[in-house]
Amino acid sequence: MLPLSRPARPTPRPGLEATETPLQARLAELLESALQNVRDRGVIPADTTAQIQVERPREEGHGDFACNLAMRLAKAAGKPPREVAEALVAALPYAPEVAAVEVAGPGFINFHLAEWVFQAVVPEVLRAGERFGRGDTGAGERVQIEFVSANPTGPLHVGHGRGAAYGDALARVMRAAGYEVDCEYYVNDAGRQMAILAASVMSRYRQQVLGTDEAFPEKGYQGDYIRDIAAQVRERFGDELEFNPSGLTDAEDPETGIDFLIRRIREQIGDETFGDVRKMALAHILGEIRADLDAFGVAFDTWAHEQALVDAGTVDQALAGLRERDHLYEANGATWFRSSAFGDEKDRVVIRADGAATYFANDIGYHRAKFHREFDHLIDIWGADHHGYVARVKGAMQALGLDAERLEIQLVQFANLFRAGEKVAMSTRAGQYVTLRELVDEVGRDAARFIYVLRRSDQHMDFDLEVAKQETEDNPVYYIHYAHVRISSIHAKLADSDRPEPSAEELAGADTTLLAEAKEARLLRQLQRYPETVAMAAGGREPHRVARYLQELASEFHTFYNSHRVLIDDAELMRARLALVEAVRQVLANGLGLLGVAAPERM
RNA sequence: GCGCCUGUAGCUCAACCGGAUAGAGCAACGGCCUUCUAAGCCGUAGGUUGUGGGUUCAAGUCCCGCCAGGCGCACCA
Repeated sequence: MLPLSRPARPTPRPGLEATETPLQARLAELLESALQNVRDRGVIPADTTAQIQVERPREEGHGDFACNLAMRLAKAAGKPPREVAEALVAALPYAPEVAAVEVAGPGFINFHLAEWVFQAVVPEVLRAGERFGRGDTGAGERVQIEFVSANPTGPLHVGHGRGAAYGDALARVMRAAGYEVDCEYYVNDAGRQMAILAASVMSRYRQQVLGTDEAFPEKGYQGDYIRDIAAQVRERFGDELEFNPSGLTDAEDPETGIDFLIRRIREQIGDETFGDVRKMALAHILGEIRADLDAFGVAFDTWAHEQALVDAGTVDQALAGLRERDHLYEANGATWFRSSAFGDEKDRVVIRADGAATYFANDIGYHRAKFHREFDHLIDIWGADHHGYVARVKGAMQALGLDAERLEIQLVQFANLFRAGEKVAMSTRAGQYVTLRELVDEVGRDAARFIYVLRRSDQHMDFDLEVAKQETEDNPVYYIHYAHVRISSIHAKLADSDRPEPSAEELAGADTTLLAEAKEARLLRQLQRYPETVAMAAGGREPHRVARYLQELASEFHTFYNSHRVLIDDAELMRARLALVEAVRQVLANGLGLLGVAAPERM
């Protein structure tokens, strides 16, 4: 049996399939037809088949597209690859887009397309405007992306910045590719760490009230923001809240020491007041986090609170679901989830011997709830240190009878932070970190975001603060901005002259076949690749592709700009070039927008 | 010890999920401003893709071993 249609491309993971552009699909059709023809004529055996894959050659001289079909067929066909290639080329149907086809190297079939294919992109960009690059590969799939979700125990630091930049850019890129995206921040506001936070605040409070500098709990949060919150507590409650931390065994045992302190404080100021302090601390820190994210250009659609989920019984329901399906058991006084039956390396505790639900239990509840919301697909963006967590969360979903494939977890590797070549240790608890706010203030939002998103998220990254700050003037994003600025400058110059500025309609109608210079051809080709870049970035969850693309587009523009003038006497050619650079400006703006980076104001 | 991730130019990183001669930026060196911003362009130099095998027409990419680094192996969150 001969397959009538091309085999589908492999899809190792859902949502990550390679994208095929209309041009590639068109060429694949031609090749398919040639293959059929060659088989029918008995040039190669009738049952010979291979996957047709049309790709972009790395080398410019190898044409616009290339296909390795002949090499894949060679063995089964019993003929040398070049011979198969020649036969295929001879059998290719006519297509107006194709200017030339050649057999090259070991048996590649190289396609050179007609220039008009690329020249036509300019009016397309100008007509589509900010919509250029949007696609429908996402097919309206409803996706939730959960990211940052930093514990509300302190300000966001530069480590969170990477996740924020990645998640937000991914959301924008996926929206552009036709996904319906909802961004969520999961607030871990339940559990012991919030008590530690409140206790830290009360310790500062006591220091402030007494004016002493008595011992601060070793395990407490030591950042200056704790003092601010303490001052707020003092404002609200006055100096009346008394407690005596004496007996604190911090020095001997910091862990039990902090728990002892928490108990002490609760007993002495009362659970209700303690809860109020906790809430004040949470509200203050969350407010800061929101403000920092806002300054960073990152917005969330939804803020999910762990405590609210717990209160709503979400966790209990999830555990009941697991128990019903017999995936829980008791041992050593604790309740365990048999995650080892679902690919995890060992079973995990969900209810501790002291009766408290573990963080994992809450996460099961949270994820189960997410599965029952309106999304087709869930993406969690986690720090790489959580990789050991993937198997158990997915396992829990599977155990609940849910399709774990719907949950995709993207791990973002750590950004190692350096200051002048020396690694900076970071600890929220010890108050040693460089905040995201600091980074934004010193490097600038746009530069910071661009640097983050220029790297693949699953790659380790070294971020040297001094270099980033020093390079502010020399930053990759300025290179792109500069292209934008130069284009604006051309318009300004034109406006100053006695030549009339063409209307948008006139630009869109310009005769782009006049753009025949080699550097114009390269620039046109780069413009043409934008939509597929967006599609690939979305499908592969790789927004860095857009950043790289913009660098290349800017580079092609600068090269063009240095060789050819736009404002020239030849009115027709000038109009075509104005249309070209305007298209470049548009695509730069669109691409930067997908990364959450502002384009310079249009002049 | 076990598991996951990663080793690409001096540095920071790409390389379209197996293709043809591995590319950019920074740093170095040499050129280009009376003409739309030199925040730019052009050129030179820089590599046994950690290492040793394997798979095949073809390997930075897939498989195995080794070396090195990061992270994880809680009744923490």
